[in-house]
Amino acid sequence: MTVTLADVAARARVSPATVSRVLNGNYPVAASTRERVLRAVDELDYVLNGPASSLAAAASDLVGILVNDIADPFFGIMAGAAQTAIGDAGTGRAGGEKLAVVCNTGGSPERELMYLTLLQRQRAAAVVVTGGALEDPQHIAALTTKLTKLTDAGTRVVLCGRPPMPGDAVTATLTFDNRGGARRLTEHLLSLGHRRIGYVAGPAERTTTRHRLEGHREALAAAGLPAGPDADRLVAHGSYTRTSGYEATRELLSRDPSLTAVVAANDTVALGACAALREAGLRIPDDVSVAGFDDLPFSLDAVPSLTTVRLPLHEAGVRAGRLAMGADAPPLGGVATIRGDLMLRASTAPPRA
Amino acid sequence: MTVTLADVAARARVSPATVSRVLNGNYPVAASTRERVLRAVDELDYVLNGPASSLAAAASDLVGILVNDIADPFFGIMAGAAQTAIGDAGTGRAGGEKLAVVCNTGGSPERELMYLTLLQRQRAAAVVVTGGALEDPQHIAALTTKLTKLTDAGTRVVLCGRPPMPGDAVTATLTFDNRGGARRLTEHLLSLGHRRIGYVAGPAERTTTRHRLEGHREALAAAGLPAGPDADRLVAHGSYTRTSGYEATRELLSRDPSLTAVVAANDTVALGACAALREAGLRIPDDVSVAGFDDLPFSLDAVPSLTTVRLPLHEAGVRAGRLAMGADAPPLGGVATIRGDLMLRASTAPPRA
DNA sequence: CTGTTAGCGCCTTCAG
DNA sequence: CTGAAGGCGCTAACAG
Repeated sequence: MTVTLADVAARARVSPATVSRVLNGNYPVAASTRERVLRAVDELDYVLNGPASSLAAAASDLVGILVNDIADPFFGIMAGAAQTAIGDAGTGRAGGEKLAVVCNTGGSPERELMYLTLLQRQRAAAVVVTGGALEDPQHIAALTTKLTKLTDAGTRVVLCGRPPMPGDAVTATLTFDNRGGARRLTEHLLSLGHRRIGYVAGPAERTTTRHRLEGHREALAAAGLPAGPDADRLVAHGSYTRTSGYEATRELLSRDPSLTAVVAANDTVALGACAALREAGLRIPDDVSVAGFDDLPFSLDAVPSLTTVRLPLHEAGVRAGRLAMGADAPPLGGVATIRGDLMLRASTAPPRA
Repeated sequence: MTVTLADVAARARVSPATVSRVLNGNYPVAASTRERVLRAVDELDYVLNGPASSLAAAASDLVGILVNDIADPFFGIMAGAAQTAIGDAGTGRAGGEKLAVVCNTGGSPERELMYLTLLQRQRAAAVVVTGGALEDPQHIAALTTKLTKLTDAGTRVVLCGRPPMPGDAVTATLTFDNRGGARRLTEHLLSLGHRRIGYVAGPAERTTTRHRLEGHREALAAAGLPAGPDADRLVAHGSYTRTSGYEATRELLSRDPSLTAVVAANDTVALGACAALREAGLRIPDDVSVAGFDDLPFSLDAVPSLTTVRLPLHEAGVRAGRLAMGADAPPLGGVATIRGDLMLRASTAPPRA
């Protein structure tokens, strides 16, 4: 029923081995022979059997990209960029293409491990893991073990927008300077004269959350503002969603109505914060300044446009994709840190006199 | 070096076939034997060889989800929902899991076909194709052929948020009522008293664009407004991006400064339209009303909140996922039409007197 | 319930 | 440059 390589060989009057060689293009074949084979392929409408091919070659052309939330453009942009970089690299021959696929973990550690196992099962050529990591030691251990096994099996493992991992579980790491970005953002607010700054943090157990919060606190400390429980009253945790930003901001407002600025865990959360402030009758930035993080496309369109820290998500994704393909060499030491740029826009201003 | 099923069999002192049976769970095995095998699997840290398994079984557990733009939440939401539905259905046994992966075509017909070929190569269990289709007859023909081949090979093919295809190239189709939604939206504007309504359309060659525009025109015609070149002056085409909405709106404004409303191809475009209007010193909705389509999460947070047509993207994605798994039966006739709900919010109001 | 026996379709030495 | 042969690791009838 289904056409096999042998059928093509018969039609082209060559051996199966020859067909295989022209299909993979990694072995000299006479032009006329190639021609004949290609024609037979076309006439028979032959499609390579991936599993058989992967089994025999002990390798596959599958590349997995893991994301925490596919509906969040933060991940969508990185994943899309990586996928493009991977797909484009395989230009030319029929065999050169890689199947770059994205897997949505939904932030669940179990699903993260499950996908990695599935990818391992498929003998994936590479895996790109994006986004902040969970800080649970048990999960980190399990993840390290799993990634080490993948690496040992010859799968390239690239971390993108994620903190480095100990040991050599990983081929290359691109990590965002969340701490530094957050610090500069809060410094900006301080320089405008703000002193009572609320902070809407992300989920407590994620590295991204912790690093950004630490950067914020560093800036406060450097400005000589008091730390401790009193300052902690101005920090509220939630998830990376608009709703969470809304609720956390209401909470902060109730704890301290004299707030003059709110820094959000990311742009999406910042949008929720804006909604809560507006609802409370406060104007942005006249009454309260707001800042986000990431610089997602909509931040520019927010009203007022959002001051934020720009992360080069697209560039990072492309770079991760190239690393995954083995097209680029890993950075020295295996880790490259990517800085965020402060984008000063209309949502921040000096506090009321 | 790498652990195989035979190694596990040896350690558990059973035959390879038995190991295979407990792993796949689709055959009776004595509890004690199963126990022993599972222990051996654990001790040896065995991972099934996917390609070998797929080859022998002539089937794989890969499910592909094709999207036009992974960075657009419109697709992210559907894809995430589908992926969840697919992943969750495989709960329980070790073998039940499906590898649901999303493939980003970037709207390119070549990449769409390429991914389908790759998926065909992998003998994918199912394919979900999301989003509007290109109207190019040549591409439609190629696509139909390819999908028919997939279907014939036993791959379930589900269309989600896409118009039906002729013949039985496809297992099931979930299509959005773009035309009806657009008609109701424009009717709403008309009922408010608007008569000079600009329309910022999407890319001309996409079905989504055409259907929404047709709905808009139906409403105008029903209200007795003139059609023809004069009315066409109020329509501008662009891509589904914020920038495009911005530019097209400026263009419309220059063609007719007396516009009292702008309907956008989707919410993202509407955001760009708002920016252009504000920049022109026009207030929304006081001077000009604006409406979008899709009801993406940010629409609620826009200022003013956006009147739009709500498409149940999540529900559609879940349903598509279940159809792809074969968990649900296809709708009668193979096609289900999904309606959009009008969301009346703050961006629309009666025109100035 | 469990073992034995054949391949699944392709790649890859090894000869020629 | 091309052909022949063996096996990749697993599953699916068959027997028992």
